[in-house]
Amino acid sequence: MNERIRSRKGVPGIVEVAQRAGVSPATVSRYFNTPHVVRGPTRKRIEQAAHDLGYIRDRMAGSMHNRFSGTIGLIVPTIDNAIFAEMIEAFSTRLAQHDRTMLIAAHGYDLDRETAIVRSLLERRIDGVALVGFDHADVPLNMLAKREIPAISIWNYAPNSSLPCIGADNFEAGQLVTDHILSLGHRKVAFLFADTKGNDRARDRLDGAKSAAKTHGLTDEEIAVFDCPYDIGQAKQRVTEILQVQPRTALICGNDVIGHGALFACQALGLSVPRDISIVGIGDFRGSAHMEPGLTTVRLPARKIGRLAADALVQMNEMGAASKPFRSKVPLTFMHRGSTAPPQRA
Amino acid sequence: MNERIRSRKGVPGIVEVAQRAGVSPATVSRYFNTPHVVRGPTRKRIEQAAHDLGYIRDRMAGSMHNRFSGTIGLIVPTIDNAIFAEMIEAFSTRLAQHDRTMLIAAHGYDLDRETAIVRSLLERRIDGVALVGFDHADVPLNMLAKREIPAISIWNYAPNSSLPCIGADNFEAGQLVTDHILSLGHRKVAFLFADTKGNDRARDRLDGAKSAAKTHGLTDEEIAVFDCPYDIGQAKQRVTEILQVQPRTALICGNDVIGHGALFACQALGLSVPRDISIVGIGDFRGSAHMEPGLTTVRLPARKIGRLAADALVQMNEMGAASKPFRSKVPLTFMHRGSTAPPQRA
DNA sequence: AACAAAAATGCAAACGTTTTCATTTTGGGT
DNA sequence: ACCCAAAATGAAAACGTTTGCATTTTTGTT
Repeated sequence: MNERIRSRKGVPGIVEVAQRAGVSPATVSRYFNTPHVVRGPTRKRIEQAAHDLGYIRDRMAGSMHNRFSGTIGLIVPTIDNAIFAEMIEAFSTRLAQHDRTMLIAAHGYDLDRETAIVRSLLERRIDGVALVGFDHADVPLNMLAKREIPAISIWNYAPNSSLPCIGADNFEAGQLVTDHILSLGHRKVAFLFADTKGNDRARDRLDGAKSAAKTHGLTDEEIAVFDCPYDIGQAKQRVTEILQVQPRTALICGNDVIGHGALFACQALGLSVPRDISIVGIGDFRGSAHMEPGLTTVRLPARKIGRLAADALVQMNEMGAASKPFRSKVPLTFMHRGSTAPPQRA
Repeated sequence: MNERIRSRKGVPGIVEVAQRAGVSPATVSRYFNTPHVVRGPTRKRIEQAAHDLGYIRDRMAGSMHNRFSGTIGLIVPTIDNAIFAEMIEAFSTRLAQHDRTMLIAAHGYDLDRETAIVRSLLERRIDGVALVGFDHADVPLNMLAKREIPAISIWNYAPNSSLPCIGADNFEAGQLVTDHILSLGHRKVAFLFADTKGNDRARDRLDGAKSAAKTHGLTDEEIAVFDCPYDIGQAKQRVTEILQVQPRTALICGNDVIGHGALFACQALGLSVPRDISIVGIGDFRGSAHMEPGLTTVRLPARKIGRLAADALVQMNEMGAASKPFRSKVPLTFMHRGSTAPPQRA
């Protein structure tokens, strides 16, 4: 026997408030949605009644009508990641300022899970959704399009993206760090990048790095690219192996997590950074600035991306069909810190 | 254009599915909620129709009836924090396995914001909520209680908590690390803890540390406690100042973030860890194991807490009033790594 | 084959709001 | 005081689903 005695006993609804305030439910509804249309004295009475009763509106009931739930989705590869976490926090905080809440889910770099998540969010009637990166299956995109739910791609910038996007130019980030290292005179360089399959961030960065390397005249043989896990401990292990096979004077890391692992690996091997070996990362994760030595890297304005994404989705809601597609490129900042220096004269 | 479908924007509803399958909407509803009560052939037809139409159910409309939204809230001080992020990810993933989604919000250690968040989540009709720690205002707790929304406290364990709780014994964590340091023979110790106001985790840990120090016979003067920001960079700065005023042989840090900052500060000052100075943290954040040297700390099973919390809230939903209060203590593990050693003989 | 019990399905009334349209009230110009 | 437009409010019909109850179909037993 299911307990169906769940009827809102003692929990006041809009009609109880209306009754107590001596107005109609419609007016109470207006008080909450468009306060300026109810007269001062009436407003006061409703306010009082709602307060006395401890009324909390049911936005779900409301959203059956106006098609807006006040909830916006965010789908990330993983929450448990320093740099995404910063973006998520900023996104969420900004949404709260817009009187929206965030529904978030992680797919673990699995496109099928992403599809399932989109469906699940749609069942909850999200008003919009931000997806990380450009690699997505068609199915979820179609589901969103069919329902005209605003969707944007964040983290990456591309001038020809199909979805509106807010993000950084990862190609440029790869170029920036590579150019820095090669300009210092390094030639024995290892490129350490996360698996580029299903991860367009890593792919673009690597492409940028290769491009810069070519510009500096490195031969294909000299461009030594290694797959590297996205995890400090595993990266440390991997870097240790790589350096034992063949020494290098510089490590170009696809992101700061790998950079941290690389730095610790070098320290464990007794190498002095940057005297014996230089290291660069990409991202400027929390902590990168304060390590010893500080990690030279490219700052990705994660919080800014989060804020902009929240603003954009809210605005797309408010403008409806009138909103125009857009592509925003957030600026990258090169952060020169202690982990890089010219190679020692042999 | 779309005359046949009389629903908003050509998006099919349950009645369109019913029509196409040649059954009543009620049956379609049952197909989704209690599939076993619809006959095989009928089930097939509905499945087909739903698939053809690309139907996605509207759980909000449904939740007006059965009082369950399938959404569960999580309120944290901040998302952007290595150890919370792990817990959040586990919580969210586990909820997804239960066919629920997570609504998350951060209050930034501000109880008023927490109150506002609880209200906002209640407006979205969450089925339950997990709050971090025991320090909460009465108002939000009452709002939850009045509506009989399951609420649990996570992260901390206390044998006499008012809310059901799932967490670790922070007092014990403080004891553990302090006992370790003092057992090694250190006497010139600094205790570095986050602001204990509105943060019962930090408070309990500090109390545990003090208790252990007393047991080891440290005088009140020897128990040098310093407030320390919860941020690697600021902690590094603070530790640098503290050590310049008076040298120490060991630093007991209220959490790993402070521990990281302390380690980097020591390295910047040219101190060798653990030869010149020992450092312990609490938490075992991602990365702590792989730094050079590895940070001795106490592992807090963040993911486990997240999983257990998700399970508990779902179960409280399913059992309704029949669910009994509980208090779960998750085990702490002391992780002895490279950052601690006996003090050098003077 | 007949019948009752059980299972499946349909009908229509909710659920708690919002919104359209109609009605009342207000305020300012004579 | 009167009138009219404008502003405020009310009445009732949605919104898309679930569910209690009624009805039909199936199943099992003789």
